[in-house]
Amino acid sequence: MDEVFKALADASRRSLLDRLHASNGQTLNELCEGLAMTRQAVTKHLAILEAASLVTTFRQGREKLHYLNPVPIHQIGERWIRKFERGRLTALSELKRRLEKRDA
Amino acid sequence: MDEVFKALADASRRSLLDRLHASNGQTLNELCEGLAMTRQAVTKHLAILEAASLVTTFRQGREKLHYLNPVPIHQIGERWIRKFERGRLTALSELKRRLEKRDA
DNA sequence: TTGACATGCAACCATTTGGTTGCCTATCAT
DNA sequence: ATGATAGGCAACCAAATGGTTGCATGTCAA
Repeated sequence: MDEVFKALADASRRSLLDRLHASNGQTLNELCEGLAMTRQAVTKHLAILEAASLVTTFRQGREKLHYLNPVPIHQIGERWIRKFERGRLTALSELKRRLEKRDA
Repeated sequence: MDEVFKALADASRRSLLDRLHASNGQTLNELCEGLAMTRQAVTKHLAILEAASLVTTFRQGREKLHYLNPVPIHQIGERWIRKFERGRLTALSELKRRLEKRDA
């Protein structure tokens, strides 16, 4: 889980995921096109995404195809984000709670 | 958006959000309790969370109260994660597409 | 007023991170 | 076979990150 969050923390990596979302199964060089980065930099980013299981790859001849794996993203939505979407007591009611605790 | 992702990338910060989710409106010292970190380290983390609008604070006398703001988390769920939850063409169909492109 | 408590500020440090360059290997097409 | 193409590996670098320690300030209570 931590690896996924860390992988998502970088804007370049998120944009790589966007690119794969737009067109899945691209090669390294395809993913490099138009990017202000070296191929090696992209390779590193993809390695991090792969380590987080956000991207799966396999080789086809001399090319390496990159596929988006949406499962970890989905899991973050399910297991983490949902938790914060309910049960939001308002700041005011919490302040009230706090003041009462203080006076006790 | 980037600030939010970066803020969420650290496990210590996520656990601070968890703590606030469990009990909103805590002081700095309360948030430090039981943590294997200096108070100053926690202060820095909270500053990052605050910069990302994930936490709101205000002072009450000599104490600083910390409140969770779930809005940015919600937005990431809405604007970013949802996008990847649909439209997942299978790897196989994409491979097919690729091979056809190759033969053309 | 004075000590204790809650927090803030700043300098410093080691490690990680995002990126580079240079070179090597493998595969395809001619 | 041989050149061009796709990718891999490793060393190196600057900047960011996560943490520390030491000291200063502000506020409360006796």
